[in-house]
Amino acid sequence: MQKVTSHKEESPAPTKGRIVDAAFQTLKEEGFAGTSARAIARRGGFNQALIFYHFGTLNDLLLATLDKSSADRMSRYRDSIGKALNVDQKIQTATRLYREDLESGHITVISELVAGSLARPDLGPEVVARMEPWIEFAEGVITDLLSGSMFEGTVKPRTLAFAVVALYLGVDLLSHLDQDKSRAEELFAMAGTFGPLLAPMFGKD
Amino acid sequence: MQKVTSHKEESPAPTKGRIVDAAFQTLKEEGFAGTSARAIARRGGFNQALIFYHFGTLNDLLLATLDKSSADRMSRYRDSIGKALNVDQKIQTATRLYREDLESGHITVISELVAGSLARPDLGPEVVARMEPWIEFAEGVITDLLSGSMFEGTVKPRTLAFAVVALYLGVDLLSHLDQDKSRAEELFAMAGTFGPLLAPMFGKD
Amino acid sequence: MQKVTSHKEESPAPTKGRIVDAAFQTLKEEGFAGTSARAIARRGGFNQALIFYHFGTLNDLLLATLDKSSADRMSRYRDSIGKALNVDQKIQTATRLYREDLESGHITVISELVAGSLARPDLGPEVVARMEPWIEFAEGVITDLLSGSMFEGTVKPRTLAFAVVALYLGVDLLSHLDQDKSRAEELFAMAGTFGPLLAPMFGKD
Amino acid sequence: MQKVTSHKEESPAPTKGRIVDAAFQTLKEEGFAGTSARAIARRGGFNQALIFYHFGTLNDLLLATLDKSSADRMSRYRDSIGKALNVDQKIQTATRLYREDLESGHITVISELVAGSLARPDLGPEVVARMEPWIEFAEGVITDLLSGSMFEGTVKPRTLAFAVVALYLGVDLLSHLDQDKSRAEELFAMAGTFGPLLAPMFGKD
DNA sequence: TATGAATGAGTTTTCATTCAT
DNA sequence: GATGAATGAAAACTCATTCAT
Repeated sequence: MQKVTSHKEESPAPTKGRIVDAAFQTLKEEGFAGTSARAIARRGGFNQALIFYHFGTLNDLLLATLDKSSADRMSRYRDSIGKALNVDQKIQTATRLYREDLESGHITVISELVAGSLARPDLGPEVVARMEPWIEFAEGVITDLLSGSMFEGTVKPRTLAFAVVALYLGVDLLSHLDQDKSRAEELFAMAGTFGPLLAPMFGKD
Repeated sequence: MQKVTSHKEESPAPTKGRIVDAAFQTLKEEGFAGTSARAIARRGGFNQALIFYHFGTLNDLLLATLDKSSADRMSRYRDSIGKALNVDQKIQTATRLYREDLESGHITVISELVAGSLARPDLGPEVVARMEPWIEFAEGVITDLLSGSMFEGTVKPRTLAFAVVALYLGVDLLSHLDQDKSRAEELFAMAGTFGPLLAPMFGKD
Repeated sequence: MQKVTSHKEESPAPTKGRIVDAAFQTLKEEGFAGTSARAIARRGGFNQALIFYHFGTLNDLLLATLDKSSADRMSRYRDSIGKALNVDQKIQTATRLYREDLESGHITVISELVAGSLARPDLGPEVVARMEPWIEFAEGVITDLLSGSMFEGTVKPRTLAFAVVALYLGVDLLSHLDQDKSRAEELFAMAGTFGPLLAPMFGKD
Repeated sequence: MQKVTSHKEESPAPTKGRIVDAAFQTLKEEGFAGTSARAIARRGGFNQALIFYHFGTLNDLLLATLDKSSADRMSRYRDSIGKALNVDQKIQTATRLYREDLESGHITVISELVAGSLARPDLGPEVVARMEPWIEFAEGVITDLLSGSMFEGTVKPRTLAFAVVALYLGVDLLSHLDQDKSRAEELFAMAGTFGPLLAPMFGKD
């Protein structure tokens, strides 16, 4: 029988997780530049040094945070997009997921990390490596969508996938920068009106 | 006879220019995080304090650098895109300009600044304001392209312009991050194959 | 048997104390303007950053130093003045205490801080707040002295207390400035000759 | 016949005077710490370097400012106090002069300089030397007042003069620090009530 | 006389990280 | 596992002063 863990006594807090959570919240609310060891520790209510004890390096904690966020989102995306059958539905789903991410902070965090690591020769390559699964995921969706359509052959799914991820990122960046979500919303709305138009070209449904 | 060229115009603020150049080079080669007052001064071979004498604030120097880079590129873009008559040609021109920018470092610098200022509440709004002209420029090109086409009415030029700039930025970011230009190249190549396909839809030429 | 003294009380914040002591010595020997974080750290033989670790701000360290000095002196003053029964004795006691303070540096430090914070909008109000207890203390002594005397009613103790503290401060300042204690000494000596003269007017003794 | 000097053409501004005025205003309005070469130059609308051209050192300008302020006040004090015939009138006059000084900023400036130079080994002795005339002036007034009174012999005029100047300074400092003039006012008011009481002891009038 | 440009040394403060306990 | 203390390096920025013109 599974024990009902009482927080204070039996499991003295799954600390690594608590630290990652604190890092996530700090990235979300204070931005990359505001995410110092001290700031994370303050938010999480633990000692600075714990970060280094558990993760060795602040960079490593940030990457672990990105990993967790990415894994969480990825499973959600896989589930939802799998159920969308045609271009139209996929656009609708993407819009919905984007809104969810904005709400939960996942998109904020990923933007902060991608942008922030631009400057850091030690972080950059690691962060970009963690973008790869997303490009692959998009590639899968696109390949699926294109198979049998008039575009098969003309369009390289991998390249288009790269563009889609880049577009997501760019939109995040700009929306974030001027704290105006409306332009992103309009973009999705416009894409929505294209869905029905494009659907026949893909010959699905 | 008195010389016509006044002192002011002959040597257009020699030092301010030198400082901006040093900042540009530092952003290009050491990234946003590496662009400290010290680093700029070291690269330019002048005293740190000179930056503050001339620009008051490091932020102001960075913005001046962005302004100059942006102005340079904008005039180049206006000239070239104006001469491209149809979608196909415009895509070709965009590709060429993108390659030029990559070479000269303009794109690196703008990416660094956009990404870097995400974290800086004092820099962010200023940087985003400096992106606006680019969105407007793209809007103009798109409006022009769409007028009379089958898409007029369906597509809001401003929204698409926003997407185009976001895509540019996202592509820059990712290319920069993993120091691999090939994916961007492929993207332009793919767009190039679309050009002739799309041209008839726009009914120009 | 378990030791009674807890860890906390046995060594009363060893480092914080060391830092305050170093600040005190620096104020005493290098003056307000010479009391930079670097100077304090050099004198105390510890790292600059330690100041900020423990006190957050240089101002806060200076105020802590003033607090400690003030508390030390105040208890000494309360004890001694309480034992002096009439005007004459109180003047004698004040003279002795003044000499002690001059020796120990307390007066130097308080002068430096009061004078130095004139210029600092962030320090000034805090320092003045710390002068208030001294005015109140003087007020108490004066009220006591005046009760039943011919001056009761004519003299407002609080106002005279303000004058006494101001005089102390002014004397400190001037003595400090030209590094000549003799004038202050003469002042006390003169006050000493007044003591017996005044005593009857107060009807004590 | 005296030429009516037109500012711009004939006398290109009595610059030393303008600089001293600017320094005075800066001391008055921004305090000692805010009185940097830059601040003075900004306020006066001239170039920083002019200060060093004319005065060699910022310290020297500050001392010149103190000299001018002191000379101005001294002549006013000599005139007015000379006309006051007895203790009572002298106290009244002192009160009036103190109010004038507070208004004009002379007292602010002298306080700032005395307090500020505490910390500066290069300024301190010079400033204190400039206080000497005031002590001498007070000494003269007191000697005059005491001659023939019951206190002659008991009180050393020089010592009392020192105390009076110190008191003035201390009152300024404290009033300045907590931006509350009322306590100084009360002190003068109290002194005023003493005037008539003391007058007979001095046997003048 | 006057000035714009330039500089070296200084300031407070923050950072990631280490270490002894 | 966990923590409080400590540190060296770096950050942006200011200062009085000098100098060539």
